[in-house]
Amino acid sequence: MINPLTGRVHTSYHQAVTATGRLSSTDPNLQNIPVRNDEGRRIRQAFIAGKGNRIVAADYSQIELRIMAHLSQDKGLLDAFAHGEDIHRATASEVFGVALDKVSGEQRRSAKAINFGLIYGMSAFGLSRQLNIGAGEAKRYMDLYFERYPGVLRYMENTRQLAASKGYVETLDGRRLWLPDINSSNAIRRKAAERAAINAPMQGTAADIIKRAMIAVDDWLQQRNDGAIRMIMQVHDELVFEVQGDEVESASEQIRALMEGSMKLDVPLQVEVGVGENWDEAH
DNA sequence: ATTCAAGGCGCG
DNA sequence: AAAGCGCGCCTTGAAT
Repeated sequence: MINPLTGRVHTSYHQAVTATGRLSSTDPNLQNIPVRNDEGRRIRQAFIAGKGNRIVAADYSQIELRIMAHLSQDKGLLDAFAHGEDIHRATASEVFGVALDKVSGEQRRSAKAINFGLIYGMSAFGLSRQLNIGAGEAKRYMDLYFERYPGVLRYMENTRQLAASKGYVETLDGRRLWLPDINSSNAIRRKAAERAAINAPMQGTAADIIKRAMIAVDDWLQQRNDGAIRMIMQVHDELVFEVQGDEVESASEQIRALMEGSMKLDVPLQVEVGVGENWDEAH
């Protein structure tokens, strides 16, 4: 798939494919390159910067949970992000009733599964399977969570209700996801539509935010007009750049500022920037 | 030779 | 009965 003119592999991004407003990537898909284990990371090491350049990877930290905090206005969640806490640790501390510095690895793992599950509209049954625990225990975790973060429970209920009455849900920038099954008499279809209704505002707003950032970055690079900094990939919550060696430091800070300032939420947006000879090292 | 669906698996 | 959102690519087996 190397282009003979450039000597490089070029993906195609599609702006009008996904239901939530994300981009998709094809021929090849560069949004599912392995990374979660050592063998995968060796593949990522094949994505290298040209001579004298570096790969700069900038990704949003916990962006969907931050959006959940903003949309739900849950006090505890807003506070945790305002104070820059490790969100999974903070959740574990609340749910399991232990001090922040007394959270065990197991407890943090469980809290992380709860946090991710919430974004996807997961049920207690799903959580029990994810964590390999009993149904009763999983239900207690969920109940405890919603007791500690009542704003999130309210938000979930509101979202279901709003989706049912209007037939769609919206992102912060107004992208609508229509949900024809939301009032289906078939409970399986209806539940699936409810999960999509809960997920779409968070996944979709994250897409709104990074698209705004990409436009801001592009404006900046157009003005520079020297080609020393190039935006070369997008992976949903991450932008990847190829940057001339002597520009890496200033570019990193400008990229961070543009991404973090892309949209003003009631929680700070946080961007982690890494630099390396290859895509793996840049993480 | 091409198309389609389903199952499996990679990523966020 | 199903049970966690959003994608794309590969293989398999069947149909065209």
